[in-house]
Parts: sequence; structure tokens; C-alpha cells
Amino acid sequence: MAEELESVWTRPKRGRRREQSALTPEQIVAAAIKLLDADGLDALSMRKLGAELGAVATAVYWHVANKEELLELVVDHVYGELEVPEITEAAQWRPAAIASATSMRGIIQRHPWLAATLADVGITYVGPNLMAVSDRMVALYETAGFELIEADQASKTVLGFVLGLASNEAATLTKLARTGTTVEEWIAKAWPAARRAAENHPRMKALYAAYAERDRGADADAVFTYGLERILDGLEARLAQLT
Amino acid sequence: MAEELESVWTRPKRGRRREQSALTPEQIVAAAIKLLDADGLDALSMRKLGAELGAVATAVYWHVANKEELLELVVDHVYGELEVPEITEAAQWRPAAIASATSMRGIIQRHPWLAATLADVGITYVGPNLMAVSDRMVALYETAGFELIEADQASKTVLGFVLGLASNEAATLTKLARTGTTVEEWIAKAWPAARRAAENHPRMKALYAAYAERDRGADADAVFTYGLERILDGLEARLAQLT
DNA sequence: GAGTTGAATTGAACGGTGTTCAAGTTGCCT
DNA sequence: AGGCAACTTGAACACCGTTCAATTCAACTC
Repeated sequence: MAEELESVWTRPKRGRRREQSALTPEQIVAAAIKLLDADGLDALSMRKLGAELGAVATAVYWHVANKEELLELVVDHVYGELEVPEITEAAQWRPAAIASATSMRGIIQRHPWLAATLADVGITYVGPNLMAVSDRMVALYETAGFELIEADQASKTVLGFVLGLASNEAATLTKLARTGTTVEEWIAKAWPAARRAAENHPRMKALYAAYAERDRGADADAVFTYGLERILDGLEARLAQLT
Repeated sequence: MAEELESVWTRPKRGRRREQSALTPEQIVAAAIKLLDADGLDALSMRKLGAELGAVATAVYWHVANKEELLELVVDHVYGELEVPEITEAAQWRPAAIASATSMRGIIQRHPWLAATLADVGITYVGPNLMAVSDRMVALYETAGFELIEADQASKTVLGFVLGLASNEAATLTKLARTGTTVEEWIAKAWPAARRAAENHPRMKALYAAYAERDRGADADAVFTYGLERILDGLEARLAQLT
């Protein structure tokens, strides 16, 4: 039970015999992301992935242990899109935190399958991109004035919030894409049912009534910025208390 | 395109012919949750569910349109476990918010499949339990002093944070359960790889070193309470500004 | 009490999935 | 030229969600 864990990241790279073999891990990951972005999580099967690569499903298994490991590679690759500004002074912290949070949200919006995949595969492994990004993230909060462990906690607080909020957004987007309906169609159809279900719940009823007078498309954005500002306020208060 | 959306919640209840038919939606949902809690999301198949109910897979399809709808029922049922204190004075708000957030976290810990399911199926529907719970949640933040829409945003901020954080936790738990290893075993195996991966990233290296001197089992709890306190601080500041 | 009706359940089948494994192919190195 | 290791393939397995015609069965009507 004491042997070390074996994973994509610890496994020694395969010695490449063929000068340019048809399949490389990079190509596989790129093809997988292409399929995921196009048709969602359910649409990614090893057979379709093989086809996309001009090969057969089982060929992929030479480069990747199984689908879960493939998803780990994919997740880490996508983390590479996360932009975390490097700052030098504490005063630059707040806009940088906003920028990184917004970047994370953008990633989930561009790759709606990411939320479900993260909740499934988790971050129980340690890919290079995740490592690099986490390092920059902790650095950001350290520069803000937090000591190491608290910087870690603070960054996880913000990222947790972003991930949690974006999950709902992503689920909605995915569902719409799956059923092939537009946002407007969906709202028009679901609205009466929602109103009716809220009949016996005064605040929900009032809430729906209030939202009815607005452009509800902007709702998700509003919650995001509102929540983020409050969280950063709370962190800033803590910072002030630390000095 | 204008017809109303049809779903489990809007569909008229089936007229029960048999006095006590073998399968009821309640039994089905209960059995599904039992299987989910026992063996995780992947272990829930319509066939196993049928077997658990002493019937055949396709019998379930009489009561439930498809697996997705089943999951919607399951999610709403689980929302029934969420405890949201009813308060009468603004001063009671903070402990009540902590209690409801902790309750939500407990639900995800008891039902680790919930995070992935939520990210997948989302809350695009309107079940009775979710409605009731949302109503009480908004009421809580209204009593705290927020006006309607901001109360909604504030509650979503807190819940989003809880969900996002718990997703990672849940994913880890799921992975451990799936591979049948204990937390200690897994840490012992993954630790060296993590340390090695952090070699070129000074903060991560320092972070791992710092964590090595602690009981890492308490880590998730610490981040939760830390983040929650900061968020509530931020909301409280906003409340003070409102009066 | 017999017959009808419709709710509830079954069984077979379809196309798809992840994965294993033995068999093949390819290209570099001696 | 031959061997060997890096790859790729194809067949097969057990499972999945879902469909649909055929069946059971309880309650109501006549």
C-alpha cells in the first residue's frame, strides 16, 4: 500500500519511436476539447474521439489510460486559459482579483462542460497548468497582504464562488444546447410554470414579478459582479485588520 | 413554439387505478437516492434501479419520462433536507446564514453525487422543495435588511460559494470511494507527486511545506469557515451602508 | 358475475458506451 | 536482414438508456 500513486503526470513520457506518429497526447486533448465544445459532455465518446482523429477508438488507449485520465488532461489544458495578472503592489490587488475571477468565469462560459467535469473528476491530481495557475493565484493574494495559508484560503474562496455560480449558468446553457432551444423560447415556455409554482411562496412570487419588469438576460452577470464585490469587500476588511 | 413547457412538475398526476401499485414516484426517488449514496453517480442505472425496486428497468419508465427527469426529482427531494432558519429580527441574520450554508454543505457531503448532478441537470426546473427553500432563503436575507432582488443576489452569492467549494470536496470523496482507498492511503500516495510537481512553483512548494506541518484533514473545513466569514463580512458591510 | 377498460408491468430489441486483449503493422537500431 | 519496441487495429464483452408491442391486473360497468 506504500507504493506511489501512478498518474498521467508522474508517468514517464513514452519514448517516441516513430518520427511523427499519428496520435500525440496534445492532438488527442485538442480533439477532445473540440468535441466537448461542439456538442457537450455526453457527446464525447472514445469512438467519436478516435474518428475525429482519423483513427479507431482503441488507438487512443495507447496514449491515455482511460476516459477519466483523458478528462484530467483536458481539464488541465483548459486551466491554461486562466489569466492571473502578476502584480507588484498591494494596491493593484482588487482589479487583479476581479480580472482573474472574470477570466475563470469566461472559461466556464466558453467550455460549459467544465463545471460538471470538475465536480466529477475534481482536482485530485496535479497537472502542470493547474500548478502554475495556482501558484500565480496565491502570489496575487500574497502580494495583497495575506500570509501564505490565508492567501490560499482567500483565493479558494473567490474561485469557489465563481465555480459555484457558473455551474448553474453552465447547466442552463448545456440544457438549452441539448434541447436546441433559444433562451427566449425557454423562458417563454418555463415562465408560466415557474410563476404558478411560486404561487404559494410570497417572496418567490414577488421575485418573479420584480424580475418580469427587467431584462432577465443580465441577471447572471449582476449576481456575479454583486457577489464578487461583496466577497472582495470582506477580504479587504480582513486585510485592513491585518496591518 | 408558444406551447407551454411540459415537465414532471407541470404534468397532471396520474390517476391511480390500483389501490397500492408496486411503484410510486416516491419509492422510485428513494431507491435512486439509496443507490446514489451507496455507490455514486455512475452506479445509478435504470436497470439497477429497477432491480432495487424488485421490478424491471422499463417499469420505471411508466412513472418517469427518462433518467434526466428522475434526477430532477431526486435533486428536488434532496433539497428538502436543506434547513433554513426562520428569523424575525435582523440581528439574528448572521448565525442563521451560517446555519443554512452549513446545512447545504452537509447535504453535499452526505450526497457527494449532488454537486456533479447539479452542474449537469442544473436548476432549470422548479420543484416544490427548491421553491420552498428558495423562498425561506430570500426571506432570511430580506429580514436581514436587503430589499428583494438584492436578497436574492446575496443568497445566491453564499450558496454559490458553498456549492463551488463543496464540489471539489465531493469530487475527492467520490474518487476515493471509487478507487476504494482511504484518505490516508491516498494522501500518502499522491503527496510525493504533488511535492515534485510543485518544485518549480515557489508558493505551491511553500504551501505544501506549510500544510505538511498540519493536520490536512481539517483543511476543507478551515477554507469553508474562512470564506464564509469573509463573505458575510462583505454582506454585513453592505447592510450597514444600506441603513 | 362477466366483460371492458385503462393503468401498470414485462420482455425483447436497438444502437450506443468504456474497456480488454490478441493480433497485426510500422519504423528505427544493431 | 532481423529483431524489437512503438504503435494501431478489430473483435469481443458487459453494460447502458430508451422504444415498443405484448401482457398482466385491478377496478368499474352492465
